[in-house]
Amino acid sequence: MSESKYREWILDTIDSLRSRKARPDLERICRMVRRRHGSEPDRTCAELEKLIQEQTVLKVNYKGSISYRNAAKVQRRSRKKEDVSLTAAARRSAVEEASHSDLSNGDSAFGPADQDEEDLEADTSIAMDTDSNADEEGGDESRDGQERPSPSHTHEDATVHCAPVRAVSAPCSPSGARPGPGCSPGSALDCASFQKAGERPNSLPPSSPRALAHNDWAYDSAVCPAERQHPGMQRDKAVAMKPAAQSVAPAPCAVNNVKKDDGSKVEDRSVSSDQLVPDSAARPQDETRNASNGRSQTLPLLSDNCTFKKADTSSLTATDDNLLNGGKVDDVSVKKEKMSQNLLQWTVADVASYFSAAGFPEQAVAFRTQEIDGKSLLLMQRSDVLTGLSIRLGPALKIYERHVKVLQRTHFLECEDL
DNA sequence: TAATGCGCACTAC
DNA sequence: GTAGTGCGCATTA
Repeated sequence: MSESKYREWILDTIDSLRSRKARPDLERICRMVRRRHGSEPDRTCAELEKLIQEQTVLKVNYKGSISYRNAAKVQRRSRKKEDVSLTAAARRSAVEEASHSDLSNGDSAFGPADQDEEDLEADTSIAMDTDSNADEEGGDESRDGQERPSPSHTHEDATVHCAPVRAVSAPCSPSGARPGPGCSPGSALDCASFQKAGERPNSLPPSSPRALAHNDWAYDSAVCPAERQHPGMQRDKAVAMKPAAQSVAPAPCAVNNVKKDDGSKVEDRSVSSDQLVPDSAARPQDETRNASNGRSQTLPLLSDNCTFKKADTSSLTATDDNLLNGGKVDDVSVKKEKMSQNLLQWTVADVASYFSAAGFPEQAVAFRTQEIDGKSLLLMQRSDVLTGLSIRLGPALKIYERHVKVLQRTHFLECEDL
């Protein structure tokens, strides 16, 4: 049921683990949720995965193991540097969001990295390290793990299992012989425990569509390059892209289907892929995405109204026409109008999805955090975007110039016509 | 036995 | 020096 409920549970759990100074890893999260709420690990994993896609939860590779972060509370640290320039904004946001939320992504790890490659770089670093030691993946809990799964770590073993998640949680394990795709509850643990055991899960292969899509894959890729190529990813992308390409045309909801559990939840996987996983691996794709269809493809993901998709695309196109549709200006304008109308109805989730889809997943979190819905978006001024969201200047400028401004302009032009 | 608390070392800034 | 993170061990339920 309520995903919101799960969201609370999971976020709570993550917070709880953090306060306890325990690594909020999949296993612990599942265990705690089960203990507290009786939820099946599988389900928890699935929900967690969704949250990751929504960027409500960030999956990070920290010290060689995977951890999950409450996106709202993360990101303050690493970003500080950059924030400096945006301090005011940061502060603001901080106040708002229970304080710790600075959208800026903090942990490098988390960094829902979007397009900022540089950051990624940094962010990635962590992951990379780990990755480099890919092996350790398994080592997870212990730092020793890094060197080698110390024998001692066998404990924890299992307990949690989650097939689905596995993909998510389980970063691939190069060698790991994992129960494969099946990873049913029983075998389960592996999924989670993989980390501990020191063996690495190679969950990837099974590549559950979703899982792959997200961070995981990215993460995975980092961890095990070999796997990274895995089809899953490509597939996802392909999927996403197609629609995108067609987005202009009639193929609106297709993408959504992929991931829409509920309206609110829709998130594009494409985004997810970058999300946390700053991997270098991921990066290229991002770039690709952005460069070419990126936007168009992603945009279509918008939740509820299929119209958005088109609209969005169009909006983008307005700015980047050249890139996208060589000549469907007319259509575009029409769509734009639709879009703008809808804009007033966009929910916070829609807005966040829009920006995620537009290639700014990290910044999308900021919009979500600041509870920017369609109406708010229309009211946003340049300064709001540049400093009020606590996001980096570069992306902020792009967001404002290419999206916010375009959306507003379109909307108001339309109003005038009316 | 599992859950929790927390000192301490690491790391990044 | 500050702050986030989480391992590892002690304590508690």
